[in-house]
Amino acid sequence: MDDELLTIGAFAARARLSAKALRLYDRLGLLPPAHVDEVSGYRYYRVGQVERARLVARLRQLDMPLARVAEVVEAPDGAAAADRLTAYWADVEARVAGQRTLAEYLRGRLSGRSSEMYGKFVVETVDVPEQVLITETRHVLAGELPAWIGASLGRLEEGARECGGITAAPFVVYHSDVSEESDGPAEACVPVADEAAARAWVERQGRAREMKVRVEPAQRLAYTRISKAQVAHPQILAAFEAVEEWIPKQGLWQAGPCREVYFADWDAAGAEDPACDVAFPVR
Amino acid sequence: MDDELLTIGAFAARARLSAKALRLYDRLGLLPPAHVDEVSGYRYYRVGQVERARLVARLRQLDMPLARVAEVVEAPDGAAAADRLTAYWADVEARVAGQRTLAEYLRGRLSGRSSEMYGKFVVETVDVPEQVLITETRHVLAGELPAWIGASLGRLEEGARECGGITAAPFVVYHSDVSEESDGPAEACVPVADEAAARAWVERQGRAREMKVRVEPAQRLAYTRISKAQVAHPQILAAFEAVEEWIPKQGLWQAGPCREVYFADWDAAGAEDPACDVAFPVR
DNA sequence: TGTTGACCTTGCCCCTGGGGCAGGGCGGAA
DNA sequence: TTCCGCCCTGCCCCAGGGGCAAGGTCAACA
Repeated sequence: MDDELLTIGAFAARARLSAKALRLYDRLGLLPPAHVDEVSGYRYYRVGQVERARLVARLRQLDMPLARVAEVVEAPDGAAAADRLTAYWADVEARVAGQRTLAEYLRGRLSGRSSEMYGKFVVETVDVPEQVLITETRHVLAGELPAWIGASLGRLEEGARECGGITAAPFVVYHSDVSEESDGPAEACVPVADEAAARAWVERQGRAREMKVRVEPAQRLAYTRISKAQVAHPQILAAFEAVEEWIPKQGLWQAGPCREVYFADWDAAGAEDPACDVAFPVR
Repeated sequence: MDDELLTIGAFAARARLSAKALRLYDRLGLLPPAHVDEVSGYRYYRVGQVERARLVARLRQLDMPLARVAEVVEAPDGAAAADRLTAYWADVEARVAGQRTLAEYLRGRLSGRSSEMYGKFVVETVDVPEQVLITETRHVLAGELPAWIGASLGRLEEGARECGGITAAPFVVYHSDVSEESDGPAEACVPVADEAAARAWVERQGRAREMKVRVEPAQRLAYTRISKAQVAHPQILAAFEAVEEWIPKQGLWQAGPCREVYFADWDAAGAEDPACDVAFPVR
């Protein structure tokens, strides 16, 4: 009898959920009781609702947020539900893969084996003159970072043609850490020749929150050059660390947020070709 | 100059943490500032503290709880810190491995391919007479479950010798779901002959919170028999589902929480030998 | 010597996914 | 009828911060 009614406690035992969780799911509309007594407020569930409740419980075991659980259990059919589950799990695997790489890197570094593991980085300095930049800033997660960098620099490089052309290598500034969840703001920058034209172009884009024109003062950068293959975790982390360790040894100090300068034609570069400078402003 | 002092904002930028996070870590004693102005309350950090802060940030990227972060950063040396990180990451991988299995199972079930994937289960009923049980109840996570079952049943079976001996197969009752985080209480049970002796024995154990004597009334069980190899995810989940689907088709209903009955000598059994009944009380 | 603006402080409420408890209402059995 | 076991709502708690408000500080510029 699928229409037999169960109290919340009986239903909770059958679904292997807590009564508290069931009340929450009711409030969120995820698993409303079949009947609610208007006088007492008692919730009554149909036996047939156990299946859905069990599915919710299983999905929660995967740490799936309730919003995504709702997407799965409200999918039009099993295939759509399976697709959404698959998509969620792919997200999880991607996140864990990134964390796994970071954990391995950190383990090596804590054990004091960093320099042997990732080779030596040659750090040098270069003086950069004042630059007019058109920039695009966004909060972006590590997973989307490569795609965003490509798209954003593409947009800016196209726009640069109307701003007197590109005068130096494009770069990306990391104003905070970009990790799997805490998305530090990243800023894609393209140096251009004509500041007035740049301001006009940015104005025309109508995305004042994201796009800006900025004048970067002349500064000295400490950098190390890495290959296209090294622009990936954890090798690039080692490059950042190498520069950061080098700076105080030279009696310098960091004067700004780190950046990656893409001086090469990315698509044309081979895996072992130099493609990127990992740099810090110093003084 | 490692003893140069930075304000919280400058330090936050260097460490790539938020000022808010730094205040929290200060309050928790995880990353106290080198100096706090007694008048203004301003926090000042030494440049040399950046390294520790960066490590904290990296560990947080692994979703490591701050308590475990503290264990790592306060380890006596790098090797100990690396060990703690390794232990944490092993926990994560174990949890994710279990979730991965569950996700695959659910994906198959949502796609409607459950029965083909895991074969058929033959479900039958059996009438069980009233039993006196000595039991041990604990909240236990899925990862520790096999070890706990072995240890607990071992303790109870030994105790059963002083309670008139074991009168039927030991079993484990799941009063709620046992998953990676939400540890439903599980109850290991051994049927014994002598109730009075059992009460005395349990008394002597002095663990009244965990150990109890309970009389299980006569009842009918619906069960399916599985091999030792099937006592693992996701096969055992399919077995539970098979019994749960079978029950209403017979006009019966579940009358209690599910259980696993271990009727065989676990160590002596081969992987394909029948080893366990997956059972539900029914009426 | 101000003033201004950037920066810092604490404190409060917000999020998720519930756990735990208090105080009070229901419901069935003795 | 009374009792015990459920059930209700509402409130505070957890991690790990984000965001904002009100107000105190500090350094640079006029």
